[in-house]
Amino acid sequence: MLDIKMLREEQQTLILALKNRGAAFDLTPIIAADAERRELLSAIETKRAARNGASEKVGRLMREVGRTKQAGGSAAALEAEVVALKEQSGALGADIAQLEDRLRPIHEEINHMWLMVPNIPHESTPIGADETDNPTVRTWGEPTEFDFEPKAHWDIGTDLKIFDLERAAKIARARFALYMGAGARLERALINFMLDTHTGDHGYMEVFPPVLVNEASMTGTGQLPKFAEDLFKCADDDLWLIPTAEVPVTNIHREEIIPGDRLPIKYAAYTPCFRREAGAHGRETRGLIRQHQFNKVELVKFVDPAGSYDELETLTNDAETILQKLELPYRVISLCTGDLGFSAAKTYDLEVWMPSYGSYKEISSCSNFEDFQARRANIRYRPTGGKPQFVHTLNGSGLAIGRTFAAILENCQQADGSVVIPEVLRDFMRADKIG
RNA sequence: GGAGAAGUGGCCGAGUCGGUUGAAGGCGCUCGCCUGCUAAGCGAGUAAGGGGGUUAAGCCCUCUUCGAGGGUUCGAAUCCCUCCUUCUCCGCCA
Repeated sequence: MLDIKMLREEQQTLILALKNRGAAFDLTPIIAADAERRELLSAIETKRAARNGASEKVGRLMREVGRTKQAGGSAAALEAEVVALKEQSGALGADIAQLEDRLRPIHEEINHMWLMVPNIPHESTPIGADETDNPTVRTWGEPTEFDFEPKAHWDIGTDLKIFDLERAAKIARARFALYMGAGARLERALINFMLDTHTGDHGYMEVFPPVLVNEASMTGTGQLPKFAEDLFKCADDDLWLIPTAEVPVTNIHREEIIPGDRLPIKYAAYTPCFRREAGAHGRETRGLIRQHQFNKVELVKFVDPAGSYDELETLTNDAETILQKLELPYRVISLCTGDLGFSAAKTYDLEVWMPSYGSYKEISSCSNFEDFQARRANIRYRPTGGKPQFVHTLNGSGLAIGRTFAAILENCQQADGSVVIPEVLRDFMRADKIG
């Protein structure tokens, strides 16, 4: 959520930002509603002030009446005044109630519309229409070469019997995975390796949050109200399954004021993630790339606004480190305005080389949300001796486990069908190859 | 799941036969004074958010908020209802 003041004070910036995003958004109704809201608010406040004054006076007179009677005097005049005042402030109360009835729907309407307005892209976010306009920032390693016909990861996995998608579909439904044997172990090794690296080398605190969250949390990070159809919901309990650890971890500090000297706060969390992938049918249906449930290690930062773009660079580097240590070729792209996520001001995607696709495939998304999430979730910090201000929040995958798993199978496969385990995982795996 | 108790400002903690209590007192913190260091002492200040006015920074007016929402009333931290959370006891359970 943006500062509603932008609507009045920086309207041109807002209009340009929406245009760059390719978001057809008519601000006129919000602007009109906002003007009406402030007008009503002002009228209500004036009447409230009058009523408060009258009520306060009633209080004073009542005490005076008490004193007068106690002293044996007649308080008839005072009592008459009290009656008149009560009548007067009663009438004011009725006016206020009427105005409030008019204000309520307007307020809700503004709120509803405003929550649908996406973040303003940062000036360094390239302007473009869609993913074909995303520039490559840097490339690491070269696409893997094979002197045999490489297999896709779903065939490698099936042949090695390390995961079973058919039985997973029997247990749950399509697009769930059942990992077995060395596959289950590789999944766990990746989780441990990533968490150990981020907590040990990069200074993140490990957290393990709930994976079911309430509506306030989903709204705080921007999944609701706009993206409800992408989420699994436990309707009976009014809880939602998290699509990413970003949701519970960012909400750790919802409605809080963080002491300034505690920033930056850096969390690393492993969680399963759940996505309905509505509207994605037919795309990447084979293998582990697009699942309803997948594991992910997520990095989340709460930082001082002044340094948030430096923090985005280090966050991205922290995620890249994982790929480098696994010796998986990848590139970093900068999402252009037309491809940028709803809440983000700037995003780098890490894309790993996938031989079966013959291209790079997203494996991490690192974003700076500036104060967009912080304002929604009311996460602030107190600068030393200053007023509370919104923090900037950032997060990025560090990394998606299932896609890393797939990338290892495809990039590290051998002519004999086995898969060589990357050096850094061997202690975790207690093996140097599968098959 | 059953029974009982409680939810007040950064923290602790007063405050119910409703009326200058946005909230005593203490701690903490900030500024100043004092003490040749330290500790102690003295004085002042110290919640957040919204709207409006004004300014060079400042400041001024006003509304809202005492777990959340609703109700009663001229007026509610104080009364009523619903919900949430925490604690104690019982039950159940990995």
